[in-house]
Amino acid sequence: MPLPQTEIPGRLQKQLADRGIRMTGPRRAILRVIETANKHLDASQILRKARAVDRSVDRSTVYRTIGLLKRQGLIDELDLMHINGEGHYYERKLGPDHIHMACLRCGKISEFVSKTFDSLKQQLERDCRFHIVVSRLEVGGYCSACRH
Amino acid sequence: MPLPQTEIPGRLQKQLADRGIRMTGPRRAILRVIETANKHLDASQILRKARAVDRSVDRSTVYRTIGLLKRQGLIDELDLMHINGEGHYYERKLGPDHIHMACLRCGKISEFVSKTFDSLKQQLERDCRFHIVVSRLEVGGYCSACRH
DNA sequence: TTAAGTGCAAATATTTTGCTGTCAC
DNA sequence: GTGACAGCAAAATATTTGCACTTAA
Repeated sequence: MPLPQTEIPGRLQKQLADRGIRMTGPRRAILRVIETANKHLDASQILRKARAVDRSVDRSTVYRTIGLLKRQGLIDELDLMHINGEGHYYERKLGPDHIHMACLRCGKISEFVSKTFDSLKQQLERDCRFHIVVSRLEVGGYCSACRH
Repeated sequence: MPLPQTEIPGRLQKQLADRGIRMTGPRRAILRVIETANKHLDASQILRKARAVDRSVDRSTVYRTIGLLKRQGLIDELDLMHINGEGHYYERKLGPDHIHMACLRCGKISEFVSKTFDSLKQQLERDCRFHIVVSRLEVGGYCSACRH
């Protein structure tokens, strides 16, 4: 399990400011939602929560902000094995990279941190002379409670 | 690089027959396309190629057949880091699991087989008491020709 | 001031579904 | 014969874009 990260509120906002990126009301609302989320959210969920803060936030602004954060390398995009529909989920990039496990029966998502994962990426970079910018390892299967 | 797999033509069709799954003209065309593909194809590409064989094949049949093959564990679904749009790509499940690398500059997709990947999955199954059915490791970055 | 960001509406892309007729076994 | 599969059309879902107005720096 990844260690809970002690997060400074508004850090995401600061990271963008440090890069000279303009801050606006809708953007602030969306960043706050992503920052305080305790689970992986999709675009519609981010929209709904952001609207609870700033009523005027539009769906397209959510997508544009997600795009910005992806380009800046501040969030990761996940499929979670498409356990619910074809959309994507997002999470702050915090702490060590981790593996996402999706239970095909109960739908639970869990996370796993492993040094072997880091070694594997290093090995790939070396053996393939490939510079990794972003990586995603997802597995689908049966969790301890659901497996037979 | 994964070793090229010597493939018996019609093997996919046989695998379905062995499971008592009905064979039809459109299905045969789609299976053949997937089987003989030399690169990862998305649903639209599969449709176009299948239509070259059997003019009447419908897009929904392509999606239904992809769904069937996924449920049967005979193909893997890939995002290839969404280097082109939001769709999915498909490939025969053949030989050892491999990692997909997508170059963010030239778009080249390459593959990497590693024993470390297998160890990582074994470790996850043991440590998390999770039974893996399907896994997907994709990385985005810069290939040897494009990195600076 | 002005380049960047926004909401709104519409377009595009991707996948799924209902239905009715057909076909494999 | 019958349940599985097909094409077709339409719907559902997910994301992007053009445009005119607004705003942060």
